[in-house]
Amino acid sequence: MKELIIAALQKSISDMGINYDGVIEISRPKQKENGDYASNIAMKLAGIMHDNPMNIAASLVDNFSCSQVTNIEIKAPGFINFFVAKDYLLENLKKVLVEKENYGRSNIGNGQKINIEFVSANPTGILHLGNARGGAYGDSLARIMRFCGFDVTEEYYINDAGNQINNLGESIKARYFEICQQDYPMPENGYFGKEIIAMAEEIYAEHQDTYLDKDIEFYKEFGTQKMLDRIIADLKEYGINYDVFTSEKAISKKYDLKDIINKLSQNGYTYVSDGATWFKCSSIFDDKDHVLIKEDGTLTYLVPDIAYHYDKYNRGYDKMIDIFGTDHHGYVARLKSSVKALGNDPDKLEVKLLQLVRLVENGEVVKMSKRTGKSVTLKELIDEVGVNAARYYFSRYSLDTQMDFDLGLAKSKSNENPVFYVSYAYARISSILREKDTNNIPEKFETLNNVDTYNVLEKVYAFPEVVENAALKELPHLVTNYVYELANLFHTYYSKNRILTDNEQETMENILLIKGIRQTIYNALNLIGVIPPEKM
RNA sequence: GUCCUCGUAGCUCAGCUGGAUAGAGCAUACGCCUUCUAAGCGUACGGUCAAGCGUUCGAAUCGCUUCGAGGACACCA
Repeated sequence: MKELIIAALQKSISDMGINYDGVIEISRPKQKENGDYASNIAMKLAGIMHDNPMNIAASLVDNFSCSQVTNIEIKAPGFINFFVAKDYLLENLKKVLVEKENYGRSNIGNGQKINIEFVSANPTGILHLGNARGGAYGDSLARIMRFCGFDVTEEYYINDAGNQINNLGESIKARYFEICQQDYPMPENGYFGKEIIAMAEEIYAEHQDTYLDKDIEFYKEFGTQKMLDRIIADLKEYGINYDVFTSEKAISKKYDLKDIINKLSQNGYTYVSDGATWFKCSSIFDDKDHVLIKEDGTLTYLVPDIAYHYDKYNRGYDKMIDIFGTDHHGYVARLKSSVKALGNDPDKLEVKLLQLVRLVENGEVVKMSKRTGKSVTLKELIDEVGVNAARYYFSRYSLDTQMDFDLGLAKSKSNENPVFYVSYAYARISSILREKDTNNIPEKFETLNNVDTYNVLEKVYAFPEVVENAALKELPHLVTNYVYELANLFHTYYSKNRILTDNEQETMENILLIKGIRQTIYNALNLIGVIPPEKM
């Protein structure tokens, strides 16, 4: 419909002999009285033509012709408002009923290969609220982009080497020794979470104190594997299934990290100072240089990460999206610099920063920390409020809002989560369809003609565009907001209109209407990882 | 101190490639169940879009400044 009007406008512009190569914008006015569609083109042309927008609008309308448009109005300061026949809404309803779970699917992505890396929490603790937010965002974005024809890979990077894994091993060992009533010091940066104790207990339960002579590698290996299993299980329960797990160890095996540094050197991006080898990233995107090889000869964490991204580039993605917490924001410039320094296109790498979730308890901010074990875990969240409520909650807001999360409030208010409002619409429809159902789509709908029906059908019609927008702007919360509005229009429609009536024809058409609405709700919720219930 | 992100109703947030009268939910007050699910519908109340200046026919949206919140500035990861 939009395209038709744009094309017609285009034609009337060129018929008037105007040379305009800008974009013709058509919007949906907020106020109903301003028509179904509106254009600001006359005001845009005013600058070029040195004429009053109202005059230009009048000429455009004189030259305008489009059979679907039933009425046109010009309003100050120069808007052209179009009123269109509602048939397209009914045609679209048929489309929904035919395409079913594919309604809204498109191919705007055209098979472009996209890699989305998210969560990627170190296997030194279980997932917490921040991961719940990043996970909801990353997975929803992946679903939405896939729905739009992108070829998406969801990836998790496992930091299974380095200092933090040492600390993990040492922490487990210390706890195990403690259980065996032996002395072993907790490392300075040790992990104090419950799960660490649980792992030590697990070793004890199976081997009692016969493992006291195991070296640290055993604890590291054991801890990493156990923790990773839990992380993956939690994510799976949360509705996230990764396509690829890449481990730091594997990257270090695949590439000789010294070779990566050599490559940087060959391109002139390293130098030695104070006995250390530095990355000259300040000459690219960063504001200061960073160490690659420490004075003692060991590598910094930066090197495997550079190798990891080098590897991603080698895999040939058109675009790579990394999702980090804002606490890693300083890291972005380094990473992008390394991409460029290795001869790759840094524009293909996009880093999304999510504001961290602050945990609030009784009105006070609680510092979450993996080290101290003070946090709310993803698992606890799911157990308390359920996957649907959790996914919906974190899919509601854009990444850059600073969120406070009060678990006490979340528990007590779980019924206030809008996911129930949307689910309720779905369940209501399902309930009616259990009474009566039909699959016979008529050639033409005859009885669907009241204003509530048109309002909700307009929302249904908007779905593909919303999805497209969400995919291109990489904003899943647009879909969440959309489905809420759709449910709202359905509830309004429902409260004023009876669906099962004495009139057979009317009843059948009503059923097809609510079926189309239900399908659209389902498709939208599916994109944010929510599965609506048949009954509530 | 330098650099990022944010500041919209009492609270939580939408709206931001500039468009017409800035929107929801919660909270507050008041209506609506003899009929398909009241986890619902409706009405009212609630705003100097942090402040100021600028660009523009037109600014919550773009630019600059100030204030406020959060974060980053390691030979830790």
